[in-house]
Amino acid sequence: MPTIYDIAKAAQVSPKTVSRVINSDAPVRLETRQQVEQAMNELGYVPSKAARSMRSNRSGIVGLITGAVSQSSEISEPHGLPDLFIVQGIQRVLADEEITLMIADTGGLAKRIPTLINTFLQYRVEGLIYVADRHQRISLPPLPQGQQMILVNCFDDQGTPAIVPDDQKGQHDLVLSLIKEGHRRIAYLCLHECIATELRIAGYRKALDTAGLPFDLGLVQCGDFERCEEEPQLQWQIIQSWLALPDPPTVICCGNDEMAMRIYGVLRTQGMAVPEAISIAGYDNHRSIAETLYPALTTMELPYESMGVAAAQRLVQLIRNEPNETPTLQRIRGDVFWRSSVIARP
Amino acid sequence: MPTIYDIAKAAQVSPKTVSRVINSDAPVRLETRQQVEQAMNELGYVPSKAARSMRSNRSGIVGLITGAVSQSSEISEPHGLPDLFIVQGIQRVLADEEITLMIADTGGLAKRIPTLINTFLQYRVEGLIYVADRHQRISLPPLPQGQQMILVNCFDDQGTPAIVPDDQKGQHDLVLSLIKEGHRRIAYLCLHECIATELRIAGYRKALDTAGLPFDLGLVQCGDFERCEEEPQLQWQIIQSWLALPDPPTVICCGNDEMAMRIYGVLRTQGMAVPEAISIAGYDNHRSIAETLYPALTTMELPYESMGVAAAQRLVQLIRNEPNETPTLQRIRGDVFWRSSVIARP
DNA sequence: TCATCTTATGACACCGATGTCATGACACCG
DNA sequence: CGGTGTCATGACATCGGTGTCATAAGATGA
Repeated sequence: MPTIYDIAKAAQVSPKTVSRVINSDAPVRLETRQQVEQAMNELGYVPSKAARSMRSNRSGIVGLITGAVSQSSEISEPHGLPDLFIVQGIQRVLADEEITLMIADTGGLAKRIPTLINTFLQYRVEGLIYVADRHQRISLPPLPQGQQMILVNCFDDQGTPAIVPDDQKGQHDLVLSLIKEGHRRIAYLCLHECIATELRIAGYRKALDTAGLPFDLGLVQCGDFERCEEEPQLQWQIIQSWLALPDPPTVICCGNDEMAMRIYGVLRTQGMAVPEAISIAGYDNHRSIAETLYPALTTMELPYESMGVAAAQRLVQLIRNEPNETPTLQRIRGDVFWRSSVIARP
Repeated sequence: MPTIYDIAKAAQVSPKTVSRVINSDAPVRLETRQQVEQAMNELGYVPSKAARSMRSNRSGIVGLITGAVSQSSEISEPHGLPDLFIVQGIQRVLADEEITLMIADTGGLAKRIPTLINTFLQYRVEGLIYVADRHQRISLPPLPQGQQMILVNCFDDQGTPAIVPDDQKGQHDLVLSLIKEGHRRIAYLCLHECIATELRIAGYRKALDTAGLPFDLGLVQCGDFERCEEEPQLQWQIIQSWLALPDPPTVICCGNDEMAMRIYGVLRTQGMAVPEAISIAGYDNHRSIAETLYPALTTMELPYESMGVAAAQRLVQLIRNEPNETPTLQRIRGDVFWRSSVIARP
């Protein structure tokens, strides 16, 4: 692979002049420039980032650590919406800034994180992004002084800038939409206990409050049985108990779209039509489920792509040392996706 | 960030000795080594890959180009199993080889490919991997002499090493399993015309041949209506026409798991139970669908992770200049995942 | 007309590692 | 005791660019 010295020789100029043509950081005579450009084309010159970054102290690389990429075989725990969309959003922003993204994967093992960070530091990344597979509190090893980092889908106690989904507002908005469509009795079949569940129940409650509807503790149940054999039966028991109430729910909010999908199966096995007999709403807007289900699923978006965009923008700000007044914990809102699994009630 | 010179000064040795401690490529007196190691720990030394790769001409980086990462919002075309698993497989192998993976994304725009390749060349990647989002023939711009590349989920006419799924064998094995379970009339609701469909129909046919069953052209229909409004009705029409036959099918193979999922909905809407009234099989083993559907879906695995592993292993061989006798086009086989959507027939 | 400024270019050192070669201190052997 | 080999270490050049400074040619102004 040719170097600027080869180009310089071919164009009969000094290496520094070639450098000036490449960077256009100083005036070069038109004729000289053309000679150099011709030489570069003929020899197929490609500048070396390694050499460049060594001198200029700017690698143009941002490192991303995620456990998302390999959850499949090693870790049996099924995952919701591929956090991949977060990476997409990040990628899009960074590409515009001419920053290259290096992605490393914990393979589900937290103990690999220090090694991965070290690898990134060897490349002198200008920033680090840690993406968690679900909304959680985390704790990462300390970084060298001055090393920028952003957390996505998680947060820590050290005040590291973090981007998380606004779960409370999300469930709140979804429930409020249901209420606007005439639903008064809204059941919530939530996920196991976790930060998202806590926030969403709070949002569910607040929406009822706002609308002046009573909160009925019985209508909130955990419907997540970790895919054990009896899950469908257990879920059906819960639903049956609701239907047996004097004032049964007209819609069931599910903890996520996967659960909604399973509830479709359970209800149909029992001869109940969605949405005619009962409406169903999900959470996540996991498109390959929500759009493919029949009927298509009404759901609240988990704004992964926007979170990625926000994270990358914030990191770029930090790298450029631009002032920003964003709070440490930045909550990102999603939209309700209204599809045919919910019908209006008079 | 400290350099070997800082370490050398602190440990009162020469920079070269520090280098020797880091690389352990020459004997160093125990006492000296300890001094150096202590200095490295105290100062928090992290070697610079840029400097190292410049001198040694080995970047330790492999570049990966994919259109997979951002198909969501810009491109409306729905996609099957996230090709992400290919990336996982690659990542796993490369991590073991201490190679760092750089991932770039076309965002669905092929015209971005030359720019992305150029960026990778600037980092002097030791190899390139191109991952397509579906099995297809492609054509990429020429690379500099000696630049290694592997194609995954696609192939070209220039004899570039390529890793593809063995679609023919896959459908063949799936159909043969169904036959073993007593099914004699097997319908195939395939995807739109494409390489995978062609190969799979061939595999379907061959399996019938092997079992001595007749091939009935009427039992093969395209069930892919690009998610238009009337898709469910159109699919139901096809199924109805099959059921009206004097010898109706006992199982329907679907072009992929998403289609199977929609067929579940269609059948149930029409009051037909899966698998009691009719069995259903998918393709892809798109786990978040196949395992979550109720009943769980029998399907043929699209061996994306294995393909990734194979691709990375082959690339490492090429980089190391190891001899290999693999054919240019390497077909990877998947397994049948037997779940409850298919029942045995007497 | 000469001092001053601008334009276009080159010489040289440097970024942070490693490869090559040289050197001094011993140990070993005949 | 002198020649040879191994061990431990350092001096120096080098990878491919860029930053700093110098310099020559031509333009400008008093």
